[in-house]
Amino acid sequence: MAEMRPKYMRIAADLQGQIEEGVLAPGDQLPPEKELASHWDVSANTIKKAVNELRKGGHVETVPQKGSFVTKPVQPFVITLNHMDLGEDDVPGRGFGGGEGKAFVAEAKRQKHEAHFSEPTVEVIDAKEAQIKALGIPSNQPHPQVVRRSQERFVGGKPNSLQHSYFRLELAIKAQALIKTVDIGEGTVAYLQSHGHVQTGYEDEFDARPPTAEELKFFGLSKDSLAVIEHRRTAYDQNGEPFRLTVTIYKPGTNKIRFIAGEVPHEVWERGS
Amino acid sequence: MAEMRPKYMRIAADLQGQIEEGVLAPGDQLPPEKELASHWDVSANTIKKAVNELRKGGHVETVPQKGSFVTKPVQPFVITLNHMDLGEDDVPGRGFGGGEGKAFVAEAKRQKHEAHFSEPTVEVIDAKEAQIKALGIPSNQPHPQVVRRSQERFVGGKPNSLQHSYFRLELAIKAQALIKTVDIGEGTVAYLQSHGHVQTGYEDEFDARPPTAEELKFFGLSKDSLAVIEHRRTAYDQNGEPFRLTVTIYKPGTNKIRFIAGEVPHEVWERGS
DNA sequence: GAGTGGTCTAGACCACCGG
DNA sequence: CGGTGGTCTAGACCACTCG
Repeated sequence: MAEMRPKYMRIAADLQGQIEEGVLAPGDQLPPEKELASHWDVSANTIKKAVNELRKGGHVETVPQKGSFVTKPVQPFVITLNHMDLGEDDVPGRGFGGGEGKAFVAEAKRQKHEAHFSEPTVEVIDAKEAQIKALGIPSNQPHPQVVRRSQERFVGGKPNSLQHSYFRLELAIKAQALIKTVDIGEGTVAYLQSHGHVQTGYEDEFDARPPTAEELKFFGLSKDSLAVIEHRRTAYDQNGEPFRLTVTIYKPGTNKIRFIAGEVPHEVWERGS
Repeated sequence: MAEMRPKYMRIAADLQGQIEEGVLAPGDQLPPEKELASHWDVSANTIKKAVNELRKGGHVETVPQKGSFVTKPVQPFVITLNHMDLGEDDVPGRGFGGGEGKAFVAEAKRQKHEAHFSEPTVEVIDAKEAQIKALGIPSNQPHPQVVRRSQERFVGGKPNSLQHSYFRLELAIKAQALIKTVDIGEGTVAYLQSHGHVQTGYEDEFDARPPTAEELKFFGLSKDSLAVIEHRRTAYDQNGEPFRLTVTIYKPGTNKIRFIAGEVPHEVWERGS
C-alpha cells in the first residue's frame, strides 16, 4: 500500500478532513503542535509543514504564540469594481468602485455588514517607480515626491483591506483636503471634481503576491499565509491625465472581487445583499 | 547591533540583493543549497527557508532535482479583460476578453509575443457546486453533469495559463462543436451566437490561491511557489441566462491582468504592444 | 554515479502570550 | 509562570536528473 505521498501532505489532508466533517469546528483551536506530533508520531517540523499547507489553503489561521484556529466561514463582502461612477448611471446598489471612507461603509451596510475605517494617515513620500509611471510624473523631475493617503478598513469588526491613494504633490497643494488626516466625506472623486479633475475613466490591474510584514500585522496573520490580492486603479481626468493611483490590498476569501460588463440579471447585481 | 531578524530572512535579503545588483544574473542557477549553507555557516534547512522566501516573491524558480534559477524578467503579456465584445465597439487591439484559441494567439501577436495553445481536452464531468451555481443548473437535477473544455496556453514557448470552460450538457448537445477536441476557430462567443445564445453580459470574479498539483506541473514549478490568480467569467445570453463559465489560471508576474472603464488615453490601450 | 532538492528526525533555545 | 508557535541544528535517507 505504502502511500507514497509525503507524511506532511497526508497529515494536512487528515486535518482538512476533520475540519470538513466538523470534528474541528470553525473557530476551534487546533491541538498544540507537540500534541499533533505525538499523535501521528512524527517530528515537530513535519507537523509544522502540515499546518502550513492548511494555512496556505486558508483553512486555518495561525496566531504566533497563541495557536492555530479553524477559519470561520464568512459571508464574503462583495466588491464590485466597475461601479457606474463615470456618469449618469449612478444607481444605488451598483457597486461602490472601491471608494474611500463613507462609500465603503454604505456599501457594506447594503450588504448587511457592519463596517468602519480608520482616519486616513497622510504622508509625503519619495515616489517609487511604479507611482511615478502611473501618475505620469515627468522623468526630468529630480526627487519626485507624492502624497499618500492610507486607510485601514474593517468589516464585521475584522480587518478587511488596506487602501493607499497616491497623488502628485501639485495636486495636493491645489486640493488641500488631500493632505488633511480626515476622511473626505463626499469622496475623493467628487472632491477632486470640484477642483477641476473629472474622473472620466480608469485602468484597473490585478496581482497576487505574498503579504508584506505590515500587511501580515494588519490582517493578524503569521508567515506562510495566503497571498493577498493587490488591486491598482489609475484614474484619468477629462484631459486624459492620470491624477490618482489607488492601491487596495485584500485578503482572499473574505472578499469577492468582481467586475460586471453589459447586461446581467438583477440577481447578479444584488448578490451579497 | 545583533540584527534580530531571523537568519533565513537575512540570507533571503542578501540573495535578493545579489540578484538586484546583477551578481546573480537572470537565468543563472543559484549555488547548490549545501554550498549556500556552508557559505553562511548555517544548516541546510535554514537555506531552504531562505530560498523559499525568494520563491514566494517570484525572484527565483526552483526545479526539483535540478536547481534554483534566477527568474528572467519578462515583458508581461497584457490581458485586457473587458474587451468591447458586447456589440459594435469591437475595435482591434482593444483586448481579447480572455477568448479561446485563435483570439489568444492574435492578441499575443499584436503584443509581439509568440503564442500557441494545445488542442482542447473535453470531458463530461460531475458538476461541482461552484459550476452548478454559476451555470444556474436547477437543484432538483439528481446527478448534474457539465462539459469541460480545457486548453493549455503558451506565450514565448513557455506555459502561460490554463483555461477551463464549462457548459451545461444540454447546450453541448445542441452545439456539438463544444464536445469536439478541436479548437473553435471562430471563437465560442461567435459559435454559440449562431446557436441562439448571444453574449450580452458577463460577471468576472478574481481570486488568489495556492496552485494545485496539476497547475504546478503545468507551470513547471516546485511547491511553495507564488499563488496563482484565478479569473472566473460567467457569461449571460440575451435571456439573462448564464450559459458559459470560463475559469482561467494565471501565474502572476508573466501576465498583467487589467480592466478598463470609461475614457483613457490611447497609450493606455496600446501598452504592451 | 554524481549532484540536486525534498523529506524527516530528535533534539534545542527563544519570544511572546496569557493567567 | 507554563504554554504556544518560530527558529535552528546536524545529521540522515530518498527520488529524480543528467551526463
